[in-house]
Amino acid sequence: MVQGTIICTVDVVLLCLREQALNVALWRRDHAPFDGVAALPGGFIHPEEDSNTFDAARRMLQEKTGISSPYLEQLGTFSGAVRDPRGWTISIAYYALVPASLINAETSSGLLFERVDQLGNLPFDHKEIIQAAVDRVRNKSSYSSLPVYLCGEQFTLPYLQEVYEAVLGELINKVSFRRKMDELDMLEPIEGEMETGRANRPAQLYRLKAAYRHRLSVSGRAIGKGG
Amino acid sequence: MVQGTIICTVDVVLLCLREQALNVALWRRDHAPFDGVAALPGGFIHPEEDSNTFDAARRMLQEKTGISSPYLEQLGTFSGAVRDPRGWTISIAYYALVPASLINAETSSGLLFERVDQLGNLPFDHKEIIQAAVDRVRNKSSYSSLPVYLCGEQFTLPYLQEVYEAVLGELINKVSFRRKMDELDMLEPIEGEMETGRANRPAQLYRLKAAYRHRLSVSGRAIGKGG
DNA sequence: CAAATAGTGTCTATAAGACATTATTGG
DNA sequence: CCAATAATGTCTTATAGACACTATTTG
Repeated sequence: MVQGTIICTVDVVLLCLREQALNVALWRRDHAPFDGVAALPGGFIHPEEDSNTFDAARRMLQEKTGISSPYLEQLGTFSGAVRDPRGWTISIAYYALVPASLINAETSSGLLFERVDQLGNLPFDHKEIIQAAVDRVRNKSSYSSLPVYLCGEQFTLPYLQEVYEAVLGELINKVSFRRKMDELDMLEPIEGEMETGRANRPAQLYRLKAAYRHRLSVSGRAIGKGG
Repeated sequence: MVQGTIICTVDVVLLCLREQALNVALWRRDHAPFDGVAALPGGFIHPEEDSNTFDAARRMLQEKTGISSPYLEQLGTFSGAVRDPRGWTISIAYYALVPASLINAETSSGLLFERVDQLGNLPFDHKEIIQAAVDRVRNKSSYSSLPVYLCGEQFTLPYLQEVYEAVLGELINKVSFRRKMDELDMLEPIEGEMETGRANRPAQLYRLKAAYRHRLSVSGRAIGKGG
């Protein structure tokens, strides 16, 4: 049985928080089609080099952003005859979450950041892919610890709450939020480490417990609404 | 840029309920590799025929089971150098939910059904794919109307509750369940149609409201536990 | 009328949200 | 001491679950 030509690519939706808003990293394409146009970082799968598509996504991210071990998860596969002028293509999309602090001038050279709620036009079906990633992150954030991957290693609870609020797009009740974080049982206070310097009571710094560095903590109920 | 050979396939996890247990449809392979072995129905994408992988999955299901418009959703993509003896492959997996009543002798000729909690060994990574589908269905069922796609057009609330219980693997509180179904606001009683014949009060027959025939109704909170 | 199960009312337990209070800093 | 906000206590409200009762059928 012979198979017609199918082009297999991997695209990565790299999300981070900038000024309290979800941003996606775009990369200016350096070849046709859409040469010079900003689009999702991505490229062909290299069967000799990549042991699977997850590996390919990791390599893509490393090559184009310099970031080496972010939270990375498969989003879904986008396919068909019309999404790419080159023909029948498959793009296996992944999404990555990284702390903004991790994106320094060096690693981000050549990257553009755009707020996901203010996207211009993008080539291929990249807008749709980004929307799917944002929907996924919103949804997962509402019942898990996913947003901690947008924070650095250390963070205060008030800051983490701001991150949740930015991702979910709604205010959260402080008491409920802290109860939830307590239930999820994934954070530990860093003994004696406080965030000082402002004219108020200093905030305790927390970090992820070791067991959760590379996985999520999931809540049975939603992480709620209400200021 | 040249791409090494990647084989692109689609596999379908067809799930239905038999004797109160989730079953998966397997199909005896008629060519190498694993000729004659029971595996997930699937096959190559036909770029000339399929406009995208969803289309390919629909075709696969039609060809191998005769079923034409089930609930069908992309599950994820399984890939790599070692999952298939033919080489570096990609399988875009879909899962389908169908009422057992829809699988008659004619359509199911050549299909085998196995309980998903009593699976034998399967070729490729098909066991892993089925497990991912079951996990997805369990998870989605806990906060949506997904299990109605395992029922026929008409069903009683006690029967629907049994379906939820079979999928979730736990008993559900009757009052809470009925409250939830009421909230989801996706069912309508069929005027004057009751399920009779047993030595007890007859049960009202319901159907999906037209607006929900092809999409889910989603609850903010979980559909709960407790007998 | 007995057995069976559908369907509903209602009390209790649990979880979420509102609001207020105390704690601790810089200026 | 004042302003700011972290952290926590506590009351109210919303939702889920337990349990019991009524309704309607067959035999």
